[in-house]
Amino acid sequence: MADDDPGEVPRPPDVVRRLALLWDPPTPSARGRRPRFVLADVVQAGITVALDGGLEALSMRRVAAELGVGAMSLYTYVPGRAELIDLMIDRAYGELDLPVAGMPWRAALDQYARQFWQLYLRHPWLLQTTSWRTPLAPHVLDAEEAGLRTLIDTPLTETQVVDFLGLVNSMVQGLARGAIAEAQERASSGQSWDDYWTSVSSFWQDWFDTDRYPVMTRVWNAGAFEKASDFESILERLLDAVEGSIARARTSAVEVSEDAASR
Amino acid sequence: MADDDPGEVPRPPDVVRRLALLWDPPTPSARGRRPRFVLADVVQAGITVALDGGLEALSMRRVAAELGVGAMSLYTYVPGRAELIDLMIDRAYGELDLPVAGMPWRAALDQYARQFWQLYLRHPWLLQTTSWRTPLAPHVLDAEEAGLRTLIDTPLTETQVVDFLGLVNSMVQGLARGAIAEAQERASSGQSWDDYWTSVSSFWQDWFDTDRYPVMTRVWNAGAFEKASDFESILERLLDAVEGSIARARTSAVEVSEDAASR
DNA sequence: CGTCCTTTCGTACGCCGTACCGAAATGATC
DNA sequence: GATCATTTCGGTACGGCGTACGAAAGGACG
Repeated sequence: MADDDPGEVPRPPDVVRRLALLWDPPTPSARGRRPRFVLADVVQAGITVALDGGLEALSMRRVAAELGVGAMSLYTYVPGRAELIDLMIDRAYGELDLPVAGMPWRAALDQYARQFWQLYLRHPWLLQTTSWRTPLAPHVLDAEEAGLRTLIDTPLTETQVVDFLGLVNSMVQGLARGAIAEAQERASSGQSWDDYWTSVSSFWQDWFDTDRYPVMTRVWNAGAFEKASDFESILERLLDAVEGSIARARTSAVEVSEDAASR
Repeated sequence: MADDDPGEVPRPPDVVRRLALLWDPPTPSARGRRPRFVLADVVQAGITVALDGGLEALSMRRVAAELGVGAMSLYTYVPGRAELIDLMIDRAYGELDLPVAGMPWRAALDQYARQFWQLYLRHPWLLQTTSWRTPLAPHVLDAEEAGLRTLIDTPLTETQVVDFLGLVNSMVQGLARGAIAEAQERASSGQSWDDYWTSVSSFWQDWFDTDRYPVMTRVWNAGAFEKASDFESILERLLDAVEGSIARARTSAVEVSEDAASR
C-alpha cells in the first residue's frame, strides 16, 4: 500500500477545503479533544486585529495571541492566512443590509452604494485586500447578486448592468479610500507622529513649486481639497448618469419595437 | 560627547531623506569608492522584479539579486523598501503622456483617463500599493496637476473639479483591476495551475446555487461577464455625465448673473 | 482501564527588512 | 607615492513572518 491516499482525489484538496470552509459550515465532531473555540471566534479575532493595525498587522501569531493561544493552534481551524482573510471578508460582507428585491432601482442602488460606503469606513482593512478578485464567498456573492438585481429589470442590457455596477463599486471604493486617508491623517496629529506631520507639511514650503503646479495651488487656495469627497452628492450624480442611460435605453428600445412593427 | 548627533535636527531626517530622494536628484560625490549603479538602476531593477511576481515578490534580496549584488548594498541607494516603492511609482508615472494645457476639456480628460488605463495595464503592481495616499512625488503631482487642469477652466467649481477627477481616477482603477484579474485568470490556464483552475470552476457545480443567485445566473448565461469592462464605452458615459454637469453649471451661472443683473 | 481521535503548541526552517560594522576601493592632500 | 577621508560593498545577525512536523494532552468510547 502506497503512502499516498489511494482514494479518489480528482482535485487538489487545497481549493476544495478553501471553498468548503466558506460554504459548508464545519460541523465539530463529538469525538476527540474539545476545541476551545469555533471557527467564528478565530475569524472575529482576525477582524479585531485588522481593525487596529490594518491587514499588515494580521499575523497568525498576533491573532493567536488575541485568543490567548499558541500560533499553531489556529491551523486546526483555518488552513492558512489567506483562507482566514477570505473568511474575514465573508463575515464583513455579512454585515451589509442589502436592498431587497422589488424596490425601485434608484432607491435600491442608492442603498447598495451607501451600505458599501459604510462598510468600508467600518472595515478599512477590506480595502487593503491585495488580491485581484473578491473571494467566492457566500455573502460576497449575495452582495453581487443584490447589486445586479437593482438594475436587471431596467431596459439596460446585461452587459450595461455589469458595467454600471462595476462603476458604482469603483466609485464607492475610491471615495472610501480618500475618506480613510483623510481620517488617518487627521488621527495622526496626536502622538509623536506630530513631528512626522509637520515634516510632511513642510514639504509644501521646501519643495512644492507653485509655478510648476498653478492649478493645484489654485484648487488648494480655494479650499477644495478639504471639503472634497462629498459622497452623497457624487453618488447622486452617478445615479443621474445611470438614469440617463436607462432613459436612452428605453427610447431606443421603443424605436426598435416600432422599427419591428413597421416592417 | 554624547553618541547622539549634536547638530540641529529640526525634523526627523527620515521624512526629509524620503522627500529629498524624490525631489533632489542625488548628486554622486566624486569622493570615495565608485558606486556600481545609479539610483535609477536600482529603481529599474525593482520595477523588473515587480513586473513578474507583483509587489509581494519585491524583496530587497530579490532586487539585489537582480543587480547581482548583496542585499545590503541597496541601502546605500535607498533608505528602505518603502522609499524604493515610492521611487518606482514616480518612475512609472513618468511614463504618462499627459494632456497639455489649452486642449478642449473633453479630449484632455479622455487622454488623461486612457493614459492611466494603459499605465495600470502596463504596471499592475501600481494597484497593489497598499498605502492610502499616493506619494508626494514629482511625476505624481504632475499627473494630478494635468488632471485638474483639464477641468479647471470649465464653469465647474473647484470642489466639483476635484470630485470629478477623483471619480475618473476611481473608475479607471476599478476597471483596470477587473481587466487585470481577467488577464491573470486567462494566463493561469497553462502550467500546473490547470487543475487549480478546473477546481475553481468546479465551484460552480459543487456549491453555486442557481436558486440563490438567479440574477447572476441570468447575467452569466447572457455572457455579460466575459465581455464586460469595455473601458471605452464606460469612459464615454462618464464623460457624458461630466458634460451634463458642466452644462448645468453654465446655465445656473447664467441664472446667477441674470439674477444679479435684475436687482 | 486502554484505544482512538482530535486539539494544542514547542520547535524548526526558510523567508523577510534592516541595524551594525569591517573590508575594500577611490579621490584628495601632502 | 603615502596617507587620509570618504564612500560603497556586503557578511553577519536579530527579530518577525508563515507554516511543516510531530510530540503531548485531553475527551469519548470500548
